[in-house]
Order: sequence, then structure tokens, then C-alpha cells
Amino acid sequence: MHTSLNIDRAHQGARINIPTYHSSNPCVSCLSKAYCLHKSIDINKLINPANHYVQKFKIKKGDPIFHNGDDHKHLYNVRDGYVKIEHSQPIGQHHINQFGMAGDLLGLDGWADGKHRYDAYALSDGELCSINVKQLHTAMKLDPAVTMIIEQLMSYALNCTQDHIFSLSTHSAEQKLAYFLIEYRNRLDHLDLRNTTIRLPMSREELRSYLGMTLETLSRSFTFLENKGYIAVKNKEVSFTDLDQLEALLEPSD
Amino acid sequence: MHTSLNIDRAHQGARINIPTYHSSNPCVSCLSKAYCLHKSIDINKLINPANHYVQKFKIKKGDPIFHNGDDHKHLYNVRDGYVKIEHSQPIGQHHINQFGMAGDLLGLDGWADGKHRYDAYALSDGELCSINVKQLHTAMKLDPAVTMIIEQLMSYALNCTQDHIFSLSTHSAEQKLAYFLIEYRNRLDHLDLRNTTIRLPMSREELRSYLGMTLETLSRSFTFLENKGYIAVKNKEVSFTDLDQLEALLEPSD
DNA sequence: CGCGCGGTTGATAACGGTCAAGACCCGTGG
DNA sequence: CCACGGGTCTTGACCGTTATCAACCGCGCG
Repeated sequence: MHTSLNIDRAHQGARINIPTYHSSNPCVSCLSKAYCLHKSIDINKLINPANHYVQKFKIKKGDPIFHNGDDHKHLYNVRDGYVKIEHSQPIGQHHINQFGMAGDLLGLDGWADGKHRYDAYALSDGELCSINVKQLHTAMKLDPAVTMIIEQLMSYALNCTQDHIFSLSTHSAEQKLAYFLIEYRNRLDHLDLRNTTIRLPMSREELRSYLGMTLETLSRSFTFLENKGYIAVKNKEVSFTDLDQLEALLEPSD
Repeated sequence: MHTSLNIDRAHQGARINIPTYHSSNPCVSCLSKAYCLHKSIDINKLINPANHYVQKFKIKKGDPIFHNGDDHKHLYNVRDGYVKIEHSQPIGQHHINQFGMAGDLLGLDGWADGKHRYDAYALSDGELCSINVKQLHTAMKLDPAVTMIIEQLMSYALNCTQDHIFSLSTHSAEQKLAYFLIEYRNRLDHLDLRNTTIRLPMSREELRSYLGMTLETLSRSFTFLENKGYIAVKNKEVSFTDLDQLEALLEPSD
């Protein structure tokens, strides 16, 4: 089935298990390393002091991470928790264009002209790694593998947004929700957080914004999928009761 | 694997005609240089033989440039003419996610996993520069400025797709068209092709796909904008008769 | 307990999709 | 040069999906 293949392939970045070492470098003992931009870099290189450009810190639900207009001094890698990336409109309107989870790289929007275009907020408590852009450039010179990873991650990010565009421009409301749920679940799968029940970290309002529909239509789409028996919804908990049928919804109608 | 300076033609089957390699660097005499990824690189560095990774070639309307599944061996910079980037669906359906014009860099989709995800075709006769990715990497090591440019262009591309997402998820059909026309005109402006009348290189069907609506709705949106007096439409020629009002359409309703 | 907030459900209207027909454009060939 | 034909584009009538407006539910909290 094509559409699901699409989803799967979009998230096929080969994720490698890297054995743990011990050092003062936060990356060396990082449990999320396998999902980070350092995933395929020789771990020994990270012990090099020149590569100490990563700093980890905790975030609490609601904390801002960066703002539109801020200087683009860091990239951020999510270690734990969930974040949203949104575009603030003048009249108090927001449009969310990304939900980030462990392993996602944030802040690529600022690289074009040195300023962030979007706002990022924590949707839950969590932990981030900030990556100093200047020092990252130094590391890129020292180790071409870092450059490769960054390129790949940016290309990957580009492909994800293209998938989003595809969904927005071709799917119905119910299909958009189904597509989102499947894709979201797949991303969790890759983090070994697979479960038949997932908990959505975002409110209906935030999801509405991401999917480009109204609150009411989103709510009706949830109940539609629930009545069909494809999912079970309890507030922010979603159980996948018939994944095959849910995916079948996305097949081009005959 | 390509280590020679000659442009390889390892695409499957006959693709595009790449002429034999000239001794002089095509960038040095390139008229489109100002819109290219080399725009802020010292031109003298381009004369360095190690930087001879660019090959220009002509394309004719309808020519494929790359295909989904192709190895990602080149990036392409548009010198002249117009191209479309589309995603082919199994059942003969296409979804266009980008229209490229002079100065646009194509093929970033393949960097994530080494294979192109999309198809690119010429919408008009034109001229492209193919940039060998391997040799580009060499150039990036030699000159960090190249790395910076690539990063910036990828970040810029990301931001453009985010703008597209924003339009798709918040605008009405007429607003989507207005937004597209304004943005398209702005891009032409940057190429010093400013004119009150522009000629769209794509068919209604192609534009329909890009904007995520039906042919009929697109057509009606054109006539809506025309009846309002904001534009004048004659086939693919569009004149901007009241740009201010057209832009006012995009302001959040009062 | 009552209030506020997030979420759901219902009735109605508007927008956009669908189906069908007609107009226009343009290349081809008489 | 015009007539023809096929594809592209536009217009019209109708219908389905989604937005809008409004009421209601359930839960947490002061």
C-alpha cells in the first residue's frame, strides 16, 4: 500500500545502537545518542575537547526554547520530551508546523539568514541538547562526517515537510488525522516507544493548527475514526485498535 | 563512484543531454551567478581545478531531470527556464510540491538517504548546472564558505516549504492563488524579471496540484480575482492591476 | 459549589468538489 | 486560408465536506 510505504520510508534513517562509554562529554553517556545527529559519528571523536560544543539542559512544559527573531546561535536536539515549532501571526494567531520528539533536530529555520523565523516551546517536561552553531562549524571542518549528518538531517527535515504538504493538499480531514496518527506512531516506534496506546502531548487546539482544520472538525474526525473502530480515544490517549483499516483510509479511493 | 571531473551520466536510461566538458569553468562566465549557490564565493576560487564540479547543459520543455529512486549524484542549479518537482503516486496521480526558476537549487530531497524521492521535469526550455555531489563535498572541505552556502540554501528551502504549508493550511482557495501569484512575482522580481505582466510556465492542472484544489476551483479563483479587478488573466499571462488589494486579501479577516 | 477551560456534539451555512457542458486555444491538414 | 479536432480552460448546477455558531459535557480548581 503506497501511502504507508511513504510514511515508513520517510522515517527509515538507519538508527544505530552505539555502545556506551564514560566521559565528561554529555554525548558519551547519552541514552538518546542513537537518535541524535551524532548517531553515526565515531564516539571516540566526541571525547576530543574540540568537540565539546554540546550542552544539555532540562525544559519544563511551556518553556520557550527560541523565538522568532532570535539570533541563530544554537541548534537543539531533543533528548526527551516533546516540543512544538510554531509561527506566530500578528493578531495572536499561531500556526504549528512541527511537533518534535526525542532525536529531532530543531532550529534549522534560522540558518538561512542567521535569525530564527519560528517559536519553539516545550509541550512537556524534557531535556534538550543545545549545539553551538559556531563550534558545530568547527567540528564540521575537523570531521566531514558531521557535515554529512547535518546535510542528511536537513534533507530529511525537508522531506518530512513535503510529506506534510502532501497530506494537507490531498487528504480529507479524517485522512489528515489518520495520516498524522500513523506517522506519529511510527516516529515513536523508532524511539522504541512502541505501544498500542499512545499519549498525545499536544492539545486539540495545537493539533488543529498543525492539521489545518477547525477544532470541531478535528473532534469529529476523532469520533469518526473511533466509531469506525480503528482507534479508541480517551482524551489524549489514543489506542490503535485496527491499524490496517486506519492505513487503508489513506489509499487513493478506487 | 565518480572521481573524475567529468560529469557522469550514470542515471538509468537516457535522461538529459550533457554536452562534453569544456576547459573553462562555466561559473566564471555565468550570467546567473548572482542567483546561484556560488553567489557569495570568491570567484577566483572557482577557477581552481579542484572546483570544476559544475557542468551546465540545456533542457527542453518536458525533459526529465531526475526521477524518484535515482541515485543522488547531482544537485541542479537552474540557470534559465522553469521546472517542476513532483511526487508520483502509483495510480497516475502527481503532486507538485515545487516550481523552480533561475537560481533555485534542485535535488536536495535525495541527500537524506542517497536516493531522490521526487521527479523533476522541465516546464520550459532552459539551462541547468549539474553539481556533482561528491565533488561538492570535496569543495566543502576546501572552502568552508561552500558549506555555509549549502546550509543556508537548505535552510531557505525549508523555510519556503513551511510558507507553503502555512498557505495550504490557513488560506481559502482564492487566498492560496493570491498568495502564490504574489510570491511567484516576488521571486521573479529578485531575478530582475519584474513586470506588471507575468507568464506562468505551468498549466492549470499543474498549478491545481501545487495549490491543493480542483481545476474548477482554481479556474473560479482566477475569475474571482479578475472580477475583483486585482488581476487580469489571459490564458497563462497574468497582469497585476491592483497589487495592494491582492495583498490585502491575505490579511487576517477583521 | 460554581466557574473556567478543554473538548464534544448539533444545526446551519458556505465553501469547495463533482459532474456535465460549453468555450477557447492551437496545431494539423485539407 | 479556413475547417476540423483534441486538449485545455471556463462556466453552470448540484451536492458533500468542512466552517461557523451555539449549546452542552466533564473535569480541575479556587
